[in-house]
Amino acid sequence: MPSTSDLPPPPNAPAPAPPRRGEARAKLLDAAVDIIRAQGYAATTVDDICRGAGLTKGAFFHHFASKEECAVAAAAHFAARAQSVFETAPYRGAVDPRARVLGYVDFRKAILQGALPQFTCLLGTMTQEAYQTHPAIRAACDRYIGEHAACVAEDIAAARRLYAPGAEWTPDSLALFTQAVIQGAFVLAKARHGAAVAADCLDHLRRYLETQLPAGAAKPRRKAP
Amino acid sequence: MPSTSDLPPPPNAPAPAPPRRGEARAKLLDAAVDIIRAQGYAATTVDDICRGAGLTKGAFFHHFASKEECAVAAAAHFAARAQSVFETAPYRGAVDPRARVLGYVDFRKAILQGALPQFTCLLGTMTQEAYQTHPAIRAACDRYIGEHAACVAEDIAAARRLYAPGAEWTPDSLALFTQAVIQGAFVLAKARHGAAVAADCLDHLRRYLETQLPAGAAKPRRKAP
DNA sequence: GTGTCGATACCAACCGGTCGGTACTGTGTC
DNA sequence: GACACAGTACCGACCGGTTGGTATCGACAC
Repeated sequence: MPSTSDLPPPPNAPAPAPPRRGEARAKLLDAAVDIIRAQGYAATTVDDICRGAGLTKGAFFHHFASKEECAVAAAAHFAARAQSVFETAPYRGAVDPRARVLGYVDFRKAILQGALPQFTCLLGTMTQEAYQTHPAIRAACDRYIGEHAACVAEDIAAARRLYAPGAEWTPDSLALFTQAVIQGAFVLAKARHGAAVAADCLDHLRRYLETQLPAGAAKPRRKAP
Repeated sequence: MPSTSDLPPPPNAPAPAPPRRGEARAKLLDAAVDIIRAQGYAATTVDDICRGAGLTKGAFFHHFASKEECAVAAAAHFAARAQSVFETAPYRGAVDPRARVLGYVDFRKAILQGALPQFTCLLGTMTQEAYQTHPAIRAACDRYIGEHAACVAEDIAAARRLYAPGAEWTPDSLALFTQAVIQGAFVLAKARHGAAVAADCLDHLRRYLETQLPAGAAKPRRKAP
């Protein structure tokens, strides 16, 4: 997949793109996230990432000691970007924790847009192929998946207190389940080359969460459709 | 670790000590399944597979035109082995389709034994890294995941007729959801380096299936009131 | 100058795939 | 049953291109 920055600059370009000075690392990380999501970690070469970032190997190995270190940094970069997306998502404004939990699923469904590599998860992708051979990558993916799950678990815990105080499950366990569904939905979407199956999975996940946090069990009341 | 003799040997095999002459292909496929599940497709070299099978590159390229063709054959090999496992599993004997659906989840939970590469899914692993770069592998994984889901969907359809005739979901959609949970559970298990989280996910899946196929709702069979 | 940052040139190891060759097996022929 | 012959199964050295990583140097900022 040729990137758009392959094109040579126009002959009359006065300043060949003033490369701002501290930008290279971020560009490399952005490129790494995109390309690894599309091709996987092992199949992605350092040159691929450099080409995607419009830089050279000199820059790459100036910022990262190795390809593996770049992958770990890319996991952190991806997680940070994701966190800011979810932190500012509209569903976060709901007062009712149950609404936030269901809103999370709706939001995840809403962002199943564009091409597959644009909405699938770098962490799940790298985990699958590096979990045994690259411990540092595995640990990074585990950590950031866990941190995201912990955010979901907070809302679930609050909702549980209000709507299902006697539930059999723990908030952490249910939060991890939501992540499993999401990761699995991505796998199926990749296999089928389409996001529709992932949306269906999120519908099932929402239905499960609705039954486990029954709306009638607390003060808010909800009508059946 | 290298399960060279997984196949049940014939009871009265003449068993000449030297490796029998038509065995190489099966050994290569067994090795490919094992190693790709542990390392991923791209990180697995042809030499790795040959070493795992105790053979040489000459043998490999005698049986497969390319590494990719071997991966496609390995997917088929893996799917065939899995199919025979599930076909003969005890839960298949249940008369009640609901019991078969729940028994399927219990069985999947029961086989979360041993090291991670031994129970995770080759199809999901290869899909994640090859879905864009190796169309033939993607298609094979899609096909075999779909065929397995279709088997699950049969039981779900029968259970739905009896226990949830008015359910919102289709059997196919719910069957795919079970596969998503399983694939996602594998991803989390790999990230955490342990199968416990996968078992938790299967508990949630079972709970969802129980609520969607309510046991008390069994309609009188055959005769309508 | 000194340190940061990136480019260019280069290397040794490795990888998928090729190729000429060998060993074994089955078959038709006498 | 000996033999020639053909086809299949397998071996392992080898090749060209690629890969992660290194060495060196120039350009700019302070």
